[in-house]
Amino acid sequence: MELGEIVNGLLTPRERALWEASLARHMREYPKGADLAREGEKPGAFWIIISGWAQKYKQMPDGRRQILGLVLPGELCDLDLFTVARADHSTAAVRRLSVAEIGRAEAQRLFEKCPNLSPALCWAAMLGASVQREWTINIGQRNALERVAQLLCEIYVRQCGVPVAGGGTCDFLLTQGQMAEAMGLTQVHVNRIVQQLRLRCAVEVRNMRLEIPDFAQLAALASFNATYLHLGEARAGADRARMLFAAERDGSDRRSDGAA
Amino acid sequence: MELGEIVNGLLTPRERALWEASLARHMREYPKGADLAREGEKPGAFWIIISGWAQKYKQMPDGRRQILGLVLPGELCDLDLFTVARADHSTAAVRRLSVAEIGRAEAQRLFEKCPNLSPALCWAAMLGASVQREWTINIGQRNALERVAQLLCEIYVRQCGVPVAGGGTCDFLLTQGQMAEAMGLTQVHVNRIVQQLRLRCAVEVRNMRLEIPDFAQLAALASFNATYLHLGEARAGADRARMLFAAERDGSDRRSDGAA
DNA sequence: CGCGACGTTGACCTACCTCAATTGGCGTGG
DNA sequence: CCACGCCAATTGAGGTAGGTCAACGTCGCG
Repeated sequence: MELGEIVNGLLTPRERALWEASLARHMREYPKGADLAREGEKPGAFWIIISGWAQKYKQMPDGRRQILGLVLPGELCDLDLFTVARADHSTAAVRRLSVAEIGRAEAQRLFEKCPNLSPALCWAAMLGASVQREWTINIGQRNALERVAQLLCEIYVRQCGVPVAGGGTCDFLLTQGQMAEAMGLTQVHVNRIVQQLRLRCAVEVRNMRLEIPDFAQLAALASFNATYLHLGEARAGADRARMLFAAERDGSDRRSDGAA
Repeated sequence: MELGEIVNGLLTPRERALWEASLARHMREYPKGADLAREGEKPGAFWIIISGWAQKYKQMPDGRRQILGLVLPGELCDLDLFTVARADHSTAAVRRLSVAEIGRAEAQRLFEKCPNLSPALCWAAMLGASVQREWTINIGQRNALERVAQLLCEIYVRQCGVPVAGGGTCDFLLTQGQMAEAMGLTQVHVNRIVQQLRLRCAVEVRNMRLEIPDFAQLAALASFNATYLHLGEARAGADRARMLFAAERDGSDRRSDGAA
């Protein structure tokens, strides 16, 4: 997430060129609803979202489905699947989606050539975990009105930042049914809440666009606090993450790969 | 998480000695309810739980509180707080808690001396994120009975693994009130559910112990699927995480630390 | 112009919440 | 050894947020 900022700020010009060339070489399109990765399968890639939204989700045996998180353009998706034997969740296209798909071999090459890339991606993964935690409290503690308001705030801020005053508009690619799956509500109830928000805050969610005339008012309704998005911390955060990569490199103490 | 397995399996004997000496030098106790880290503050350490349980939680301005996750003995807590400027959640002792508290300076030293440590801790962080996702679907989609059953299954499996047949007993340090905060329910309702589980599965939660005579039955009630715990994958997962640390070390392309 | 996807509405229902009182276990001090 | 106080578990009565079911409206697109 915030990968644009990270790439521009953290990679050297040479790394950045390698990175962007790699993305360009691995573009891929998915139609609405198509799975990028499926729970239980062996994961073989991570993705950078170019346009459209992706959704991480889990499904129960009886069909109940929970959207765990959304991945917006410019963000990183599912780096964690790289470390596990079998994916613990699925990832799908919310609508038509265009991504750069970085497989294992390509990832290996990039990490070798771009020493500043790993900390940047680590930061993105940490950020994803933080958002996941906020979703947990959102679903666990907020009522339906607060939940929907919170979702709208988050989506807006992740795309446009916190407005200094007033509000604005941004993309919003979810149907009310998908919003329901994301917030643990029903489609019918989300519909009623959206109508309430229209009346109370003049918020409009229509035609794949979200319009928030008064952001502060909506944020108050949701008790929205943007701290968990760690806005503007990407460069510093990735720099701090670099501590993990500070190992002495004499090689004497290094276990060989692939040991099990 | 599963740090015992990781430490034994992944670190060289020399690293392991350094690691364990470091833990021993940084032991610390917290009384019941005490905060290890507080939301909004600058985090300065991570922890290895020695005995007792820790809880990660978030609180809303009006006092509603959600437990985001539990950290059990032998597990890693809050490595992610190392990368952010200000903590996005709090961490507290569930009951009397004894931990090793590794501050920034000590962490830096360890990472430098133990090249195999970072991938291991990365794996632990990934695992934490996976558990967080399961909690999200748990709260979002399961009803109260399934939720409580799922929690009991998870706690049991994280301590004892999946029983081949029958069941067993393990520690369980939460009060019903804390269980409620963890699952987005009320204490009263948790109490009623626990009673149902006693009747239907002969499950007992009492005196800080959990007793599950028939694990399969309880797991069925919850649609519990242990995949998300990635049992037994610790060594292989950490080995895969090592890919992130594969950068060429000629130094020419390395950004200096602390740039902002 | 007809189909499919999404949004909207109404009537009714129930899982879970709220409030409030009571019980039981346990540690502590007298 | 008992009495008190605290904390957790338990119980009951009544309320409500949100679910369920089913129909209808609307818009875009082939």
